[in-house]
Amino acid sequence: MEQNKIPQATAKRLPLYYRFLNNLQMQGKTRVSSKELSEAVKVDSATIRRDFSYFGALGKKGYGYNVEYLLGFFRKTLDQDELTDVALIGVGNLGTAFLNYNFTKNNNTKIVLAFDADPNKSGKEIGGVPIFHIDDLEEKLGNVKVAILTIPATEADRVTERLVSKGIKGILNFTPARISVPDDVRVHHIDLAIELQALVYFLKHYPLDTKEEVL
Amino acid sequence: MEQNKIPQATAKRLPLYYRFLNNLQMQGKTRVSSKELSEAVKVDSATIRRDFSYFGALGKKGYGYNVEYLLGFFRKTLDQDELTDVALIGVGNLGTAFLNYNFTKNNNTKIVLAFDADPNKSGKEIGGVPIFHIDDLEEKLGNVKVAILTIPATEADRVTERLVSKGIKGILNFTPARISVPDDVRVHHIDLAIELQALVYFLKHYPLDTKEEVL
DNA sequence: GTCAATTTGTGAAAAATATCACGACTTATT
DNA sequence: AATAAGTCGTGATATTTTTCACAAATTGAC
Repeated sequence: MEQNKIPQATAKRLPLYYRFLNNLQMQGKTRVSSKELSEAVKVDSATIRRDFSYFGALGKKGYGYNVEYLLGFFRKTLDQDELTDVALIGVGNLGTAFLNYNFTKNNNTKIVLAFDADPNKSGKEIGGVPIFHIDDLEEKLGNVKVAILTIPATEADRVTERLVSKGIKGILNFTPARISVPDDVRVHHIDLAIELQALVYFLKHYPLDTKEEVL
Repeated sequence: MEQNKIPQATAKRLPLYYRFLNNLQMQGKTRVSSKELSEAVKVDSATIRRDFSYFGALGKKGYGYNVEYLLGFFRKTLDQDELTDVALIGVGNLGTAFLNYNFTKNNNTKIVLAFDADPNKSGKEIGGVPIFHIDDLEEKLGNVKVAILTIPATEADRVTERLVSKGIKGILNFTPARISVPDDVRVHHIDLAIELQALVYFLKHYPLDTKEEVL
């Protein structure tokens, strides 16, 4: 676990940087400054420099950063070379969106199997990912450590418990339920309804002419 | 407007509190303590009390909070009574998920129309929401001020520009593109691929036995 | 080679957020 | 009525994150 001194706020921005550096490279750019990158990813340039500095001196004064070098560095740091298997639980509209989305491109994660309670869906495939019945979760899950939860909120607790007891260590939870897990399991909540409400709240209650970007 | 002293971090939690208070009321509970609420929403109880305190003294020492009262208060604060119209741009899997999701229940937002570039989709309806062709955006958008962007990243800039020039003030952006907007337009990015990558990164690089919950 | 223009890396300061911890008050019990 | 248990509201503190601002290094032009 090498550098656990990296602030979480920084860690969350790393994949974003990585993706934009990839874009730059594909555009044939060889160098980039924190200022340019700042405009592209909408993060303050001082913040970008600070973020990078946690990994050492990656740039060159008066020059900026070498795209190729930086990209190579982040590839290692973000473990882009090893693919992490992911299970998708719940093949509704949202789940289907994930299956069709080609995560593996520019990404170190891959959805390798999916589950759904609808028997009509089991046995089929979407985006090359096989779908199994939720009853077969324990049997089929194998050694997958990360799950995306796109099921009805009412099922969240029960399914989470099964996932956890099968050894899942990370859950990306799209249900409105706030699930309970042991201390060694990490949950990220993405609550679409709340995001929308928060946006509306900010629109109505916060001054509309600052440059701040929230979230 | 009114209280712009409320910290943004607090503002983002308000819709969450609101939803759980609703749940409590439906369960017939009349009172709740910050401790109970803390367990339900997974936010530290001191943080909850602090959050509530920005609105004044809403609770009672030794008793907790009256669910009905608190709910009424937040209903006003979060403008739950006035419905905000929202436009959905891009009726793919993700967009369809939004259309089928009944936002209006427990919510102050409503998707009133959708757009897509696929002519086969225009004229149809999903979840009671009419779908128009993207070419008719300017004509049909009307006075809607908030948009959900679920289109391919390549289209993001062009569509954003059109939305902005038609008067949109808030955008919930699900594309990987970081869009540029004038200072008076608010954008929240929700980047699904990055969320997944960040989760994987945390799993690999951060101690796995703390109680912290990130997002 | 010199000089102006860039741009990093970072100490220091500021801002934002979260948490501790306790006095004050309420409720419930006996 | 007194006491114990529970709980808020908040001053103070701690932690995290962002931003400023500038010395040092590099580049590129002439």
